[in-house]
Amino acid sequence: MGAFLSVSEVAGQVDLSAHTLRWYERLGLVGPIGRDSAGRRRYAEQDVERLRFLCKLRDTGMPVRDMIRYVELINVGDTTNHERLEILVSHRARVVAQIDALQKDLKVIDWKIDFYTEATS
Amino acid sequence: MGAFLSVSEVAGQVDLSAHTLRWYERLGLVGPIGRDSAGRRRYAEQDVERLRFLCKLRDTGMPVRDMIRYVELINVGDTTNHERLEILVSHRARVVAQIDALQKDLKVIDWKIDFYTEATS
DNA sequence: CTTCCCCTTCGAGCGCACTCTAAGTCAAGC
DNA sequence: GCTTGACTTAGAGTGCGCTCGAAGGGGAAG
Repeated sequence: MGAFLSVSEVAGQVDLSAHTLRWYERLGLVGPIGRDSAGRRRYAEQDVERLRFLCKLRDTGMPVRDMIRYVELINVGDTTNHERLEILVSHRARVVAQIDALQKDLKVIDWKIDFYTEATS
Repeated sequence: MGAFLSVSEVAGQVDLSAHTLRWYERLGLVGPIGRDSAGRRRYAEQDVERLRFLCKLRDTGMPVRDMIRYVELINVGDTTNHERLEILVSHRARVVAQIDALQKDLKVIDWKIDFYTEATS
């Protein structure tokens, strides 16, 4: 029950392929990830937690370049907390706008569904 | 005050560029659009209405190939109302799931914002 | 010792949805 | 009549986020 996971084990836990996990590391989104004696990646729990949060940013539509910026700030250290907060707050606003737009669009789709339901019945 | 609009006038009314409007026509998503004596597109109000609804489908994440399928059914005629309804109902479910996922992700982002707000204060 | 499988790097390739280019047409304004 | 500018076409190009391929390494099971 080691605390370290291989790339495919991490892929099984977060919604990313092993290929994508390696690519994220190349981009600097995570890591540098520790290696075992054979050079294989050994993800620590904090790496997996980072990835889980990055997935939330990705799933809510944050571009990869903005995720990179966010992680760069983490790597600089605690002095960047304020800028990280700003990034998240402005991203939050975009997510709220996105939800709002989807709810409006859903109303139009529902209206169309009603139309076809009546036409079909 | 003609009822017909040029490609750039339509681009001003729906959220699509003139280039994209011509591309949508090539894909069969709209049209065939009428032409004036010089061969320029003249969009009728029903064309614009079709485009507005297609934008709702696109904005809610429907792939272009599915929009093409939907429009093909419209072109076949009234006998396809049931299948069109099915497409919209299953798409509706995807949109609801999408909103739900965004709301869950938003909670995590809010939690992180709270963390940074406390760390920064 | 051989087989098998997962791992490594790094660059190329892909699918999507546009987005733009080139070469040419047409009508209106000066 | 010439210029300007919006339009036409078909096809090539772009940006994003992966996704895959090739070539090779290492270790554990039989």
